[in-house]
Amino acid sequence: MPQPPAPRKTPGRPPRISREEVVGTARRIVDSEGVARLTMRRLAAEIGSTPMALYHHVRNKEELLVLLLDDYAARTLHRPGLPAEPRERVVVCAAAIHEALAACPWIVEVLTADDLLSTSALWFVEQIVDGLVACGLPPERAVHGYRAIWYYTAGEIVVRTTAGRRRADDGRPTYREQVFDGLDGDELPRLAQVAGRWQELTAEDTYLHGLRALVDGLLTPR
Amino acid sequence: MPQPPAPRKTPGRPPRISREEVVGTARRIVDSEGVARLTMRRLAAEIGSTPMALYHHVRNKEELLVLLLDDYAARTLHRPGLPAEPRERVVVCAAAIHEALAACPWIVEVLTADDLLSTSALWFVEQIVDGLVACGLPPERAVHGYRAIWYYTAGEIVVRTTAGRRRADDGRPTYREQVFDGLDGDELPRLAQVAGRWQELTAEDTYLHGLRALVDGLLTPR
DNA sequence: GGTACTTTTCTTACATGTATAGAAACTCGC
DNA sequence: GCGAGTTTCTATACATGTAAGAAAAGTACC
Repeated sequence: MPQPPAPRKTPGRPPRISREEVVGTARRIVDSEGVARLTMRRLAAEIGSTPMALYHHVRNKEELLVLLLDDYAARTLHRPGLPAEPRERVVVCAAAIHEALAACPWIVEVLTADDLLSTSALWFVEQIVDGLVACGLPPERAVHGYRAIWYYTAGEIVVRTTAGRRRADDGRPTYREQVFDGLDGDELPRLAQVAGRWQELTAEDTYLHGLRALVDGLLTPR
Repeated sequence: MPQPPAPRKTPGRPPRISREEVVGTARRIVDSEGVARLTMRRLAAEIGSTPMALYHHVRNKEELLVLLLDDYAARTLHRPGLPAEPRERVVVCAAAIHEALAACPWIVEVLTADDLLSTSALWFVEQIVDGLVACGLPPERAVHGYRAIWYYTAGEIVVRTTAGRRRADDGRPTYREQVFDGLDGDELPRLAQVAGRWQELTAEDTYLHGLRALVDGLLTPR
């Protein structure tokens, strides 16, 4: 006995598209053509609807991106094996989040959003907080510690990817890059000393090193 | 003998507006009406020109904002008295940058830019790098340390202000805020434990605490 | 003065996110 | 079947950043 399209009970015009369809189609566009191609008009056309219809399933484009990020996290954020040492657990979980985010740089505009991502990321947050507690922090301090780790992680991603994007835009010197040229070696000796290697030095991936330092510092009683 | 407008030597149509005028007028608009009111059309009207004319003095709106930020930094970033202890010098300088940035939240869209801000901020960078070196780090590690501090600082500002803005937009629950509601206390006990106080805990200003932890961690030999 | 060249400015046009107003397609009580 | 109410969808319109190209206003050389 196949109930055809399942009898609806709710009043009002029945929806022709769903939030899932919106997000799923958006994901397909982003995956295949890049986030720049994801416009509300394009998305609506792909779905076979009109741009404004999307706004009944998504508050605005930013929320759509947040949903995309959550969707992405749910699919690619796999739980790592946890080391016994709680401090190392914290590091491993933060690094896992970082790695997943670094792999999809279009996230930047969303990353600024809030602290925790999708429900699938909550497990990682739990592990981090729990690891900090296991190392002796009271729960409140552990939450603060998690926040510090998140600030550091989000900041790293945001700064790095936008710096990279800027360089990609058009080859030539952004205003900021000229700042090292007329450097006064008397007043700023340290910077003058490393000026030539600045690009190279700041291009290195030191996320893990900084993360370890932060975690160590959070866990060392003052 | 007043040389009227100083004889020009360069060929081409003489400019009627200058980059300084563009930035200065933009600053006045932002100061008096907020960054949301700063549009290229509005700015052009204020200057008495056309929108596209601005693009000969500024690469695009983002660069204009970067220039605004630098202008702001040059005016409000005052050098603090430096403590003798080099580690404390690092903390004081980072905190000064953080304080200046936190005071003008419209910066967020620019903050993602790069690492160092205006030339007027270079002094702070110098002090931080020098402080780390004075504590025993080799110069390369000191630069990496500065970067870590910058990631943490920028991340804190970006995450906090956009989270705040989102709440201000419209009162009601963003998708993200509902994530704590259906929390599984068995699988995520720590989060369940603090769920009720999450808003309150993450609202606290713990920048300095995290900064100290990071600096301590950077300076502790492993 | 006239021609070539350069730099700045102006005009026009387009893609984008989204506000607003109303039409369309349902359920429910009668 | 019919009006009331509700939800979803559509049409239209606007503000914004900015690309493209033409026009303007100079200098340099003849």
